[in-house]
Amino acid sequence: MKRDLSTEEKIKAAAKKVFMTKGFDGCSVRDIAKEVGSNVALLNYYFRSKEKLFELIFEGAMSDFLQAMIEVFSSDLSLKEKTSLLIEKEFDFFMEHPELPMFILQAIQQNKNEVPLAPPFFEPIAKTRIFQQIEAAQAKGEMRQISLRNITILLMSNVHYPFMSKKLTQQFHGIDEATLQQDLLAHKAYVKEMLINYLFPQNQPA
Amino acid sequence: MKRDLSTEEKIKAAAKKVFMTKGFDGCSVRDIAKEVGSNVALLNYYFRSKEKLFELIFEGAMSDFLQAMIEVFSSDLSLKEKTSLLIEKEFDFFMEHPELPMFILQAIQQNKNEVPLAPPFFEPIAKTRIFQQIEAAQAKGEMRQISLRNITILLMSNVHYPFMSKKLTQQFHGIDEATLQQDLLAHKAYVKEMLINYLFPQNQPA
DNA sequence: GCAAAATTTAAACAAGTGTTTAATTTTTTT
DNA sequence: AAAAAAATTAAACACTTGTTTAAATTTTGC
Repeated sequence: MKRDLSTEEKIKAAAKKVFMTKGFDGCSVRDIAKEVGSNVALLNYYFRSKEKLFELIFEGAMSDFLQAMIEVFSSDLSLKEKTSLLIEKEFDFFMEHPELPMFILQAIQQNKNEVPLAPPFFEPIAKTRIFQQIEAAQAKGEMRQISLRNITILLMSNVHYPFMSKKLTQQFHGIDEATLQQDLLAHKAYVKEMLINYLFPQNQPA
Repeated sequence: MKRDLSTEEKIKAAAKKVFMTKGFDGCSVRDIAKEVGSNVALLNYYFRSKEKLFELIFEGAMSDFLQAMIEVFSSDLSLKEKTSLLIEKEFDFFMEHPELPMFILQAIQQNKNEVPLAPPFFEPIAKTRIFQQIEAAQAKGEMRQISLRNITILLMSNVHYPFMSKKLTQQFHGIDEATLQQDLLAHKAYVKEMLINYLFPQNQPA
């Protein structure tokens, strides 16, 4: 019968920690077991294989990764407000989970099997009808005529990359974690201003 | 005595290819040997260890990674022109080597030893005196008052990320390589316009 | 052409990999 | 408290890992 859930959860937490920092290829199941403080066989007892365990962790991470988008896009706000709120929320979230963007992109890029993961993960976003809202705003001339895909690239670049490049930035400029933290907060403000100015130009020539 | 160089070069080429696509942890020395079409022992004969070989490949990649910056910053152009040219050059380069940004950032992030690689790699950039040029432009009011570090983050985000997120973008929007290629070209133009408008505002209130 | 040097190979090494088996301990049910 | 079920462990499995050794081959210098 079902017993204390905490062992299964402890393994998931340990796996998340280890996978996030070392990557799938960079760690062994014994690394995870050591983090749990238990035997290796226990991982397979609960999760069948290293691969299955990773998939589980990845799916959870992907869900976190997209959560802010779904929340903001589902809200009842103007596009300009949504843009601002999205940048705000994603930044605050990734400040707490800076390893997430690299983990997700790395996992997708190295995805051994060519199975696309689109439908299950991205449907919730499509359901918010954000794309329709953008098309409507562009038709009314309230928003610059840029393809949905290019808007996505612009947003994600400025929100994800700064966290993926933390170590590079630190070494490049020779700064410590606290200083970088301040730079990231400043970056958030700049990106908000820059993107909103660019996507929603005010003084259009008549 | 020294003989045909091509074996050593063949190994380097194979190692570059394999490391770039699978990462240090994601491949074995036998993968590389197979790519070369030779014995495993040959890798250690020429390069002592997998780690040494990787460091060599990494340094070459890092050099490529920074090359455009050094070229553009060394040129005799205005800051606005340099910004435009840098975006142009980096985009064209990464169009040909899209795996490079992910490889570099991944390697730095997972860097086992905590040895900072700053001086050898970043000195050439400092020597271009680009930072002094920026400070001068800001003093004259020609450029927005943003820290050097934040300018760097803004630029790199918009130039590196689109290539790091290629697979994610493709799966997110369900598009093929050719379509993404077009999006990247469009992105280049948007980024140039957006960043120059933002960094060099024209209609400053008096 | 011959000896020395450099290159390449096959094979082995110990250690580490993910997974499975069977036994042991703990918990649950009756 | 006894029996059944679940959880945990130690040990072994077959295989892969990076590296080394020693032998074989090829190239070089004379």
